[in-house]
Order: sequence, then structure tokens, then C-alpha cells
Amino acid sequence: MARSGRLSPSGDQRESGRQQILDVIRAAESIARIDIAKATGVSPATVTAITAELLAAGLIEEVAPESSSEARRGRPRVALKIRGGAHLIAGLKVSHHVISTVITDFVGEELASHEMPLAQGRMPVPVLCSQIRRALELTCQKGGFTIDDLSGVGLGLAGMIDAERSFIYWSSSLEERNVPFGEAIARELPCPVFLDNDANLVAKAEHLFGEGRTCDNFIVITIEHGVGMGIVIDGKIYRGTRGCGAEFGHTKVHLEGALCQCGQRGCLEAYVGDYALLREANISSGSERHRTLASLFQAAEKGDSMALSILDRARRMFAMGLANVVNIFDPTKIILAGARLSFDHLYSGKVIGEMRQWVVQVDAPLPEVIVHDWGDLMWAKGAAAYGIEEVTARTVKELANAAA
Amino acid sequence: MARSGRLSPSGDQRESGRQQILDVIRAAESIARIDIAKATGVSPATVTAITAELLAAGLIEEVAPESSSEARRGRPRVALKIRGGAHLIAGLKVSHHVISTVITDFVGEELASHEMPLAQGRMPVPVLCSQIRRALELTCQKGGFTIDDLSGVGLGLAGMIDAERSFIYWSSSLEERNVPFGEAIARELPCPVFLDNDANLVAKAEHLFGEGRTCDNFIVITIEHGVGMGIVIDGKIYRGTRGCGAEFGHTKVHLEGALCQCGQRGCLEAYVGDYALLREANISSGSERHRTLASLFQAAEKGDSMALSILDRARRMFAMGLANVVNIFDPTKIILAGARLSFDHLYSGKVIGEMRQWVVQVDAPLPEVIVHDWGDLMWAKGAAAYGIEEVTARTVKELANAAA
DNA sequence: ATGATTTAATTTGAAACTCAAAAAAAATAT
DNA sequence: ATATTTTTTTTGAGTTTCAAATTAAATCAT
Repeated sequence: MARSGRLSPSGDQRESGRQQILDVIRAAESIARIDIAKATGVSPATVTAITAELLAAGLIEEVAPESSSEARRGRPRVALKIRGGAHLIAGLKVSHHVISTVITDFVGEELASHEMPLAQGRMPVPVLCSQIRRALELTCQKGGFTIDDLSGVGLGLAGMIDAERSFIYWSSSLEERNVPFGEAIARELPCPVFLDNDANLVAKAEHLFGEGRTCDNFIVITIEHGVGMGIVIDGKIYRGTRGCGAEFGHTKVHLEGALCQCGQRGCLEAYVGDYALLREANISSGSERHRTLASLFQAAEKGDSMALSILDRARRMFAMGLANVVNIFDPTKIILAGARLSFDHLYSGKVIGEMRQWVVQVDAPLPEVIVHDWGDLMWAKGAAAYGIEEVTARTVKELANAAA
Repeated sequence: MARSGRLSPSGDQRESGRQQILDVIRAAESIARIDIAKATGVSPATVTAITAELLAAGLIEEVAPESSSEARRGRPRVALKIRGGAHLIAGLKVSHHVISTVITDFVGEELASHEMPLAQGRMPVPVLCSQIRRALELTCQKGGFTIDDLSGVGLGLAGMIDAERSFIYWSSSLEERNVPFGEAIARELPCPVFLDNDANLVAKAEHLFGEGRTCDNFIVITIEHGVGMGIVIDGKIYRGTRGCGAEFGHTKVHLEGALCQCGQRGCLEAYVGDYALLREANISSGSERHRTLASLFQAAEKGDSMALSILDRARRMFAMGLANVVNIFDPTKIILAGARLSFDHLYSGKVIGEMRQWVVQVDAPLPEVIVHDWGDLMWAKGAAAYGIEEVTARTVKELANAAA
């Protein structure tokens, strides 16, 4: 019997109401009580009661009335917004050769950021922990805070991670496997750390701040070294039971296909990942060698048929993978998120067009495909978004306990 | 802002509690109040209050105490169960050449069943509607009821169906496309009809009565003419936004692959569906012709290398598709449901073993793979399960309104 | 047997919550 | 100034839930 959940939690039953209203305020950026009531279906009386609590707790604040523009009749509405100063949150993304960090206020406004190079891509747990602490310290310094000012830290790594248990089955940044990393990093830092797969964090960021603000069912695809996917269903990240679902990149697209870095054959990643493209280019193009993707792209632009063929196959494989996602999830939106769109060859209209052909055809509009360029800090901002969400949930819980 | 839902619906706030307790009772088949309290986290006091209501409404009943076995100290617990007599439900599955019908009580106990041959596989809406009514009448007759005794009818068809709107984008049983079938069939029958894709119905049946009773996150794969999938997440069928997700059979597993009946290339179904196997057998084996799968299997058993190769590829493709499902959903269970396991070549240990190799490897136990042989009435029973669930929900709502 | 003990179910009374309706607040329109 | 409009707050009633007390119904111990 996996069913659970009490009708009303001990002490205080308002927790869900508080969370819901806080979510609405965050999604709207700024919204009057009357509109919260309309948006949630909660009565204005209750909205007043709950927002009064949130105000008292310092989580939200009233927005100074804009006397400007067309003034309406009647008592003017007072907009509410999240109080940026309520909490300081950090987001970190551990990549192969760098730790990117961003510090935001509770609204999500960026206050400081930093990139700290890493000497080695793969390291033991204690080393990574201290590197993370160091990255945090440097970023805090830049912004004029200390680590102790932080209310929470979101942390993203590439790999197979069970976020619920803060457990890392495997990560490309760690030498060890099966590490209860949450405990390790908790000892190093004075505030709670929220750990997740990097693609899930981007999905979180899209939901809180990005293209996913207006919908509760969407898929985020990310490309970095590998191919990642974040699944949002009913406003929640879907992680699978062991926490290792959404492995889009290791979805098999070819029987006995190309060798993937994961050791298996036929993974999507083995056709569209950067290392896969370069490998193929260097095997097949004979004389001419490509060290970087840029050089491969150049060759393709010059009309090099080998390069063209390699990129073309990658595109088609990617389109096929996307089509499968639509065929399985039928989401409202697919968001192709990129850090600097170095992969715009995959995020092109051509690919999306091809995907449309491969999707099961019904007489209803296809899911919207959106390309979202986040800029360099995408991953770190995603981690911060996760941190903000988790800190919000914790604060709401504390409020409930305090009330009891 | 897709978020919504009032904190407490008008009139009566107990709806969710009633539904939850009813679900627990159904899942347990028979359970004492004290255990309901433990399972749900609701206090015993409230359980008493709610079950008293449900008893009064005739939805549940007390089980006569079993004086047998090891008697415990203390006041004996009185088990509660769903009252079978509360409602009569019918489930129908429209296949190519037959409509299978089953009538069950509110517990799900089969009371009557019937198979009605269809002259043609594909027909206009009004014809199908009257055939459905006829099938229902015949089955009712068999059981000694009339159609007016039914509280609800679950109806399963192969095709692309938006269950929420009771809208059929396309079905192999209908000549027309884009039909608001719910309205059409509602005019024909005196009770509500609940329409869905057949694979979703099987998933529903697994959840209410089958291997999915003990878990809330699982995937059901069905093979009939095509390949179907039902996704259960958090105890609910996941249908996608347009209602046409979970198209596992039309997932692409090969670039420029075999032609599928849907008109596209590379669909899984085009490698493992019965028509696909026969087509290939008859193209490639030259002289020897296979009219049925049985003949193809026989040939394989005799060592016919062509037949072996065809079946082998089907198995491997299917294993690859299953692996992709695990890689994406990481479910607790995968249930391979069959009507009579005519497809046991696909539901074999060999396939499951191969799947395991293709799944992303982590040091955690793989999802359980269960083969479930339902017998002939699988599809119809699935439809009945859906009917039962929907009628339950409606009755609970009516109770709430009555209380207000 | 009979009372003690144990466990389940029910009753009771208090606390919390939500909402409709009324009241208050704060603006514009006339 | 006064009326009107709209938002927000207050008030009071009605539900709902739960902890604690009570009742019910069995076994255990003597």
C-alpha cells in the first residue's frame, strides 16, 4: 500500500494553503490578494489570513502602489510579491573543469556569480566537498556575504542521482560510486544542501522562472557533454522510483549501434553528443582531423560531405529521440534549453520539422517546441531554483510547526 | 497559471477523505477501521465518521467476523469491504472482429460475459453505437439484468483517444476521424459511459485488481494487434495533455526502418506486431508462406533459420523498447499483460534478460518485470475496472453534494 | 465464573479552518 | 460633499479533524 498522506497534518492544517499561495505569488511575480483568490479558488477572507501570516513571517511583502497609469475606481489593489531579502540561496553546478556558482535572493535575482576552475574532472568525495565549499566561499566574498548567510544551497551534478536520498549512484565528477553525498556535503556546510541531477535542475528553473512558468506538464531537454532530460508532471519533477529515470541520452535508438561512453551501444548520446561527433569525424574523415566541434562545423559549412553527413545523422537521430518523447509524454511543451546554444545545430527548425514528421499524427496541435537560451549560468541558476523551492517548502513547514 | 483547486470545495470538504478511504478498502479487499487509520494517517475518530457515512450510503459493508483461526485478545476488529451489490458495471472492448463484454458487481466480481462477433472491423459511428448497445443487451440478458440496471459502462477501443473529453481522434474500429464519441454513445445508453484507449484500461485493471494493487508507479505493456502502453504515476493514469501519449508502439526504434501500419517508418510495432512478423515472413521466406503466427512459430521450432531470424529481431527490438521505458520512467514495476499469452515469445526470460543489459546500469535493483496472463477477458475486465473507478468517483461526489 | 487486561470502535469536546456576509478602507465619479 | 465602486479585513457560523475519554467485546488469569 503505497498510498499515504493524512487529511490534515498534525498541528497545523494550513501548510498546503500557504505553499499554494506562495507558489502563485512567485509565478505571478506580483499579484493582488483578490487575484490570488481568483487564481486559487480560495476565498478572499482566507487569502487575507494566509498572506497576513506570510507577511508577518517576512516571506512576502507589499508592493508600493504604482500611482501611475490609468487609475481604476474603488479601493486600489495592493500587490504582493516574494520578499527578496527573505533568504539568500546559492546554486552550484559541478562540470568537468569548472564549478559555476550563483547566489540569488529569494526572488531569484542574481546577486553574485563565480566560475572556479577545477584541476581534475574526477575526484574523491572529500576533495569535491572542499572544492564546493571553496567555490561557495569565493562567490560569497564577491557578493559581500559569508557562507553562514545562506539559507540553502542547490547542487547539480551530471550523473545518476537519487535526489530524495541525496545519493549519488554515479557521477562523472566522482571517483567513487554509490555515495551518500548529501551527508558528506552536509558536514562541510552550515546550511541544507539540495542535490539533484543537473537536467532536473534546469527543469526546475524553467518551471519557476522560465518557459515553464505557465504550464505544469512539460519536458526539458538539455545538451552539455551528454544529453539530459527533465520531466515535469503536474508541476513536479518526475524522477522515477530509484531516482534514475529520465535518461533520455541513454535511450536506445539503434540495435547494435554506436558505442556510448556508458559502455552500451545504440544510445542517443552516442550519436549526438559532442564526443560522439568528434570521434566519428576523426575515424571517418581520414586525413583531416577535428579537435573541436567548431572545426567540424566549419568543415560542414565549407561543404565537406563527410562532416555534413555526420551532422545530418546526429540531427536525424536527435529528431527521432524528440519524437519518441512526444509519442510517450504528449507534453504541453518541449523546452530545448541551452547554456549558450553551442548546439544550435540540434536546436534548429530543421530538426523540429523532422521531429514533427515522426510524431504520431492526430488532428490536434502538436506540442510547442521552444528553444531557450539561458546563457552561461543556466546550470547554476537551475541549482539555485531548486534551492529556492526547497527552502520555501522548509520555511512553510516551519511556519506550520510554529503555529502549532 | 495552470495551478488551481480550492482548499475546500463548496458544500462538503470530505470528498477527498471519502475517496481515499474507499480506495484503501478496495485495494485491501477487506480491512478493519483501525488499519484504515494506520494506512491513511487519518485518525480513528474520522475513519469511524467517514465509514459510517459510506455504510449508510450502501457503498461498503461490514464483513461477518471470522471466528476461525488464532483469535487475538481485545475487541475483535470488524473488517469492511466494498459492497458488491452497490452498483452493476459493464466493461466493453471493441476489437476488430468481436465486442467482448463483461458485467461485474461493484467489487469487480464477474457476473456475466459475452463475445459478440462483428461483421466488419471498421464502421460508421452510429453502427458501432448500436452494436455496442446490442452487445450490452446480450450480456445483460445472459446475467439476468437489463441495461437500466447498470450504473456505468467502461469502453475500450484501440486508437488515439482523449479520455477526458471522450473524444476519438482515430480508432481502428471507426470509419470517421475526430469523433466526439462520448456524446454519440451517451444518446444510446441510459447510464454514463467512460471511454479510453484499451491499454490504459488494462493499466487501470492492474491497479485496481491486479499486479499494480500494491504500487502506485508502474508501466503496463500490452500486445494485441499492436503494442500498447499504460503509464501509472502516483496512482493515476498518465495520458498526456492531448490524451494521446503513451504511444509505445509508435516509438521509433530505427532510422528509416520498417514501414508501420500508421504510415511511418521505424515504429516498434512495425517490428514486433503480428502483421509485421507475417509480412516479413512472407516477403523473405520465398516459397513457404505463413498465414498465421502459429505457422511461423512452428517453422522456427523446426529450425527454419528465416523464421528464427525474424522472431529474434522482434525480440531484440522489443527488449530495446522495454529498456527505453525503464531508462525514461524508472518504474517500480513493468507489467507485461497478455490476453492469452499468444505473445509469450516476446514475454520471455530471454527478452527480459536482454532488456536488463540495455538498461542504464546503477547499483540498485532493477524494476521488477512481471508477466500477467489475464485470460481472454483481459480487455473487457480492464474496461470494467475503469467503469468501477469512475462510478465510485461520481458516487462520492454525489454523497458530498447530498451532505451539503 | 469473574474480574483484569487488551484491543477496537465510538463518543465527546476543543481547536482550527474556511467561507459568506457584513463592515471598513480607499480610491474615483458626479 | 456625496455616491459609487472595488479591494481588503473582520465577524460569526458551520465543518472538519483530532486527542482523549468512553464504551464494546474479546481473551487471560485465577
